[in-house]
Amino acid sequence: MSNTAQIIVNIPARSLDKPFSYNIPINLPNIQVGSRVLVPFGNRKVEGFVVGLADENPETLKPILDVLDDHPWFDSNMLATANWLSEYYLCSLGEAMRLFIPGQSGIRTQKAYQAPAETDMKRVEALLSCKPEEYRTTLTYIYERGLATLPELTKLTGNMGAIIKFFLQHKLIVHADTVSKRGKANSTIIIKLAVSREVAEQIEQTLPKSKTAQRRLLSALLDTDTQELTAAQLRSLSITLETVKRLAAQGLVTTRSVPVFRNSYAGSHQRTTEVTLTLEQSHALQLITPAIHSGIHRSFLIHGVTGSGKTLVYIKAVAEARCLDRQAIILVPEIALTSQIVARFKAEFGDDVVVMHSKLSVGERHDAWRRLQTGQAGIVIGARSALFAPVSHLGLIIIDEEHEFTYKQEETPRYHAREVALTRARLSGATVILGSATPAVETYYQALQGEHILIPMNNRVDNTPMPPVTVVDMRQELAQGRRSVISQSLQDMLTETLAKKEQAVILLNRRGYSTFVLCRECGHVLKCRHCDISLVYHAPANVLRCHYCQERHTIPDTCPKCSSRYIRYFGAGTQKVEEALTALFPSARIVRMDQDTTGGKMAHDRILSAFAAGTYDILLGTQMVAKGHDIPNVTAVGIISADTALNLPDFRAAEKTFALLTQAAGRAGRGAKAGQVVMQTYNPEHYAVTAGAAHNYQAFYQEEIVFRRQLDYPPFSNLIKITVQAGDEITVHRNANLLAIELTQSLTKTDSAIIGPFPASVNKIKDVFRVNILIKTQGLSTVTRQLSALGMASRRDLIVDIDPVNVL
DNA sequence: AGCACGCCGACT
DNA sequence: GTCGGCGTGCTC
Repeated sequence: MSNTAQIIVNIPARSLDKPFSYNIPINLPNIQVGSRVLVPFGNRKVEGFVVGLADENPETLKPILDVLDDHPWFDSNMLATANWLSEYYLCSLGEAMRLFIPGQSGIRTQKAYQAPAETDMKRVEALLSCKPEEYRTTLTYIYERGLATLPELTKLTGNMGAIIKFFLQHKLIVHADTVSKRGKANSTIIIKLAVSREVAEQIEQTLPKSKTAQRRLLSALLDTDTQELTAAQLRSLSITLETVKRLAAQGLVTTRSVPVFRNSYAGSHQRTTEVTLTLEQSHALQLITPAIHSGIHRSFLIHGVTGSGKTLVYIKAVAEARCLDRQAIILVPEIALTSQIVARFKAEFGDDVVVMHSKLSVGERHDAWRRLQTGQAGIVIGARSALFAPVSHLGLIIIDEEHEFTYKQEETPRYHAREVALTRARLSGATVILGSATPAVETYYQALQGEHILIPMNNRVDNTPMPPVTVVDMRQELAQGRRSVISQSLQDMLTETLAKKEQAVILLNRRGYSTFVLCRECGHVLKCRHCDISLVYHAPANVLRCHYCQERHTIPDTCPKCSSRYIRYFGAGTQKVEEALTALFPSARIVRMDQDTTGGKMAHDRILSAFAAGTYDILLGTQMVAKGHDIPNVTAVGIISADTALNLPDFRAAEKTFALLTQAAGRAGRGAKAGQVVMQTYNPEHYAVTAGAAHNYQAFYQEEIVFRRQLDYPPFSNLIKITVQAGDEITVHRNANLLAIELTQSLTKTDSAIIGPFPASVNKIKDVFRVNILIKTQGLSTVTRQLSALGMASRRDLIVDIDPVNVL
């Protein structure tokens, strides 16, 4: 038997990123690796995670105070995943483990104080004699109560800081934090009728009309065979425990608490309505099903066009996993924009599904986690955080729209859900399904390399064709003297659509409204000679600058390609487009949707449902109008400037553009009526635009992969972004330069290139200046280990981002 | 992260 | 002469 435990304390500080040893007292049974415990730490009490057991000399160690859960919270797969995550993404083990628990901590502590073991009253008097009266009142209060919490004391005499400090210093009191466990609801309640049916019926009749909830509860109880109702049934009847209490007070019902049983799903059957699978769907399942049954980790990439029926494949795969009594995690990019898929899973699997919103309260999160942990539910759908659900028999992870950038967490730990999913699944022998109409270039490359099994789904379920796309060359428009942001073709399409009483969606990628410089005559965009990346206009200095290599260029008067003088900073904001539309179609009902008009998620939903209900004719907005919804009456999609994202100084610009165009085009003609799409662009011959217009992923990929290979961008390398932060501009640049030198020296043997330092695109946030350094490497694990050894992970003025999604 | 200990300026 | 600033260092 081991007598000591290695424990990671749950305190978010890099300097605590090492295990501490504690004595396991004999009265605390069942402390295992993975247990959450309460330990004394300094003069505080904190939550700790047991990561190892050993035999040491327990004499010198403090003892574990308590165990927080009945069973260890972390199983070996979760622990291994956390370990991997902390090494790969260079965060502390504690930070990685914290991802797996609901909320920040499993305990709530309150500062409290008590008398020390021995008190010398003479000394106390001497010390108090020269102090104000509050000192005496406070100390008396603590001594009389035996223990007093800080809020109590504050109420007594106001701000306590100085007094407490004085007492502590002179050892008149000692720390004695009080601790309460969170979410210890490991049982559920059963309500039973306490009187005979006849009596109950009679009472139900005679209850006053006003007590509707009580009547409903009684009649629901009478409707059952056993005269019992569960808490879940109560919830579905929307009867609160308050009502139950009232009836219980009258002696009509009794309640009892029963422990929650594991695997309540086992044996019950999913209600899959018999649907005929398409050939592609059943082919996909023929590949996936054996993998799920084998219990050997495999990963699949379903490359399926919009409307090819990926969701049904997901549902069938989840059903397979559930039949084997293994759990499934389904990740969606943003729960608010994907309510359709959630609804389908709910309809299919009912209470076996747990939905994780980002806005769940800590308590609700706890409940959701607990339902999974106890086996009351076996399916979790949610954003990336659902990946850390405490399920012990993981069988399947699905990542829908795997190319979405929301899968990357933009604060520490900066993990990518796809990578973590693959790792957790590998460690658990689970299957992974990645799904997308426009897979990330990296993912598709991996699939072609055989790392994932590629499953193409090229046909729509209903065999409707993809909408035809008209590409409008805005240079031609200008040549013909048309200066409006709305091209002739777009205007014609809208006229036609409005005449037919159908609806249109207009997408404007707002992020492009500034910065880059473009020739309106030939479409040429000024680029850096060394980086093949668009130059960015910097207003204060009035220069063009490359964000990758820092080179400065003066602004030419004429286009270097065609010598035209129509060289401009390009941009058309949403408002400008709205004005133009109103001028062209005065009677059309137009609604604008962007970050400015949607205050919160509700506004977003409200606008969309109003539009779906036909309250508006034209929906104009940023990227969010391109996602998720499926409105049959939308037959026209217009894209104002298909190429704005192309000109961002980002090596993923083409990929982002292509995905957005494909997604937007997919909005048209989802119902019985045929759709059409107009894409306006200054780069009609760019492969991201032509491939997007042709709905042709292959064409895009073939071009893009060549570019990536030439410049050694991912998937042919890994990137690491290090952001240097400082309060003033001089320091930040000095530190960044020093760091760059240090990196150059220490990474010479690792096949890495160092790019920068260059100012971050947002170079000052909340008065902190930011400068980036990029490392492009072929030996990621060696480099991360070195960075770790150099102490980069614990420096507070640095942010280390492995595989950054945003390199600017 | 907290909270101690510890070494230098403005006040009774 | 003290109170109190927040700079380093430690927490099993």
